[in-house]
Amino acid sequence: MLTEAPKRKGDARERLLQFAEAAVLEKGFVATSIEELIAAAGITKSGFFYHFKDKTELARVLLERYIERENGLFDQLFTRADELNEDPLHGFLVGLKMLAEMLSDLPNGHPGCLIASYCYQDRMFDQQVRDLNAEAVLAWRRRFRERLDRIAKIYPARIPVDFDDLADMLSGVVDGGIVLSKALKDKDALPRQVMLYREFVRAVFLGAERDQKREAETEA
Amino acid sequence: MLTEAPKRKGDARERLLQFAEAAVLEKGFVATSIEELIAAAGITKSGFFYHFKDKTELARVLLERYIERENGLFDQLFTRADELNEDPLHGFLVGLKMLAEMLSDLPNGHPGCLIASYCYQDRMFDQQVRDLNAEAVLAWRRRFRERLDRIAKIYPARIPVDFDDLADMLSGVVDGGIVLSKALKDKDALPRQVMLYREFVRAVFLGAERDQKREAETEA
DNA sequence: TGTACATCAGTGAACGCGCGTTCACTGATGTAC
DNA sequence: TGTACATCAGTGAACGCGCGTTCACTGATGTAC
Repeated sequence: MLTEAPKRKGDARERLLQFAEAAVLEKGFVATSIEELIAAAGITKSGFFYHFKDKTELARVLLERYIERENGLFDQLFTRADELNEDPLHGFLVGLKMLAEMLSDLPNGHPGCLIASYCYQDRMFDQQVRDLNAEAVLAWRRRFRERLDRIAKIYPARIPVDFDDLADMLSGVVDGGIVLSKALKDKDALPRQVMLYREFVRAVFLGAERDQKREAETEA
Repeated sequence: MLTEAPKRKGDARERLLQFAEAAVLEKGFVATSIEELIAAAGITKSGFFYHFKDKTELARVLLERYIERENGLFDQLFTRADELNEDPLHGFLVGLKMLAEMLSDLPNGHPGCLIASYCYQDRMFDQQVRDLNAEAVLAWRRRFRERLDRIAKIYPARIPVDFDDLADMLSGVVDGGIVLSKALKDKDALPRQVMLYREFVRAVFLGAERDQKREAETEA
């Protein structure tokens, strides 16, 4: 056949990882077979075991790659948001809006979170992978907690909340929003949940009654 | 051996379902084998196929049972909360607190949500199961949306939120909280997220600044 | 009360397929001298 | 510049195990007459 896959040599490993990530998010890790990955990547089974010593290694590499990518994305997003805004609160609010917009513009349909996927199959993974998962969630907590502390120095919280919990809530709202999106087959459910979280953060620091002057600043 | 499993006859099907639910929440449906279920239930493989025509039927029955049980539990919980409270807002807030308490007192460790689990493996299920999943989420939305409408008649919302989204957010916060609990191995993460959601609902209808008189009523 | 039949809740043995893994091997490219 | 060797990115064939599923059969209990 001349219509064979292109087989750009050298990037087979990367193709394996790409197909694997998509498959894992749709079916779970256990249901994703090496067979289907090599078929999609255009190599043989032995080729797979050249790149990964076993399926466990695939699981670990997949998660490390995912966490790194996601962290980079969030760094970039909130750095950009802060550049547009001196104030840490307004930077956060702008960042959350940008996050919601990004999520609703995702090209390839419904997103998924590898961390949540692994959580719902965690008996299938070794301690190293589970630790990786926990550390990723804690890193998100630290990231947002630090920001909430900075915000609270300027805007004392008007609603009594624990900042670790409020920081975790963003991870939770995203993961929960993904489940809503998937279950309802409505890709907008996720960005709408992020915008609701944003309203909550706003209310915590600015209060519920909308102040027109502050409003104008924030919406800039 | 005399230390054999009790084999209370007649309830093998129920035992299969119980073991299956626990296993699915820990490993996912695909990774849960018929073999391990019958070993736990103390019957042979043919016995399994007497009760379920195939593994697909197990998936469906498991989900139907889960949804029904969970709906019953929520009906009961919020009915009780309303009996303690005339006001629909305060009934909701009390119900949410009771929910958080129930979740932190769960006897057998970390909970899980079968709907979320199925979402992260949805390519493995047929349309009927996926529809069941979507309908369950919509039922939760309707349930809480109706309550939010009743509340808003008495307490006009002070924060502009879409009530469908706010209703969905409870499902989302629970599912996201479960992921947090599982990833962090901290069973309190989930109830704390529910309490945060409760703060948000309170702020939406009562405002951010705490009114001491209202406070006294609510905390009753 | 006795007998025939039906239903319930399984048993036991066998099946074929797909899975993850191993092992010896290979052709192309890179590096040392 | 030529040759020897090493490394990279795989191939091909075989493996054994566990999985879901089928099929003919069975002993205990329930029901009709």
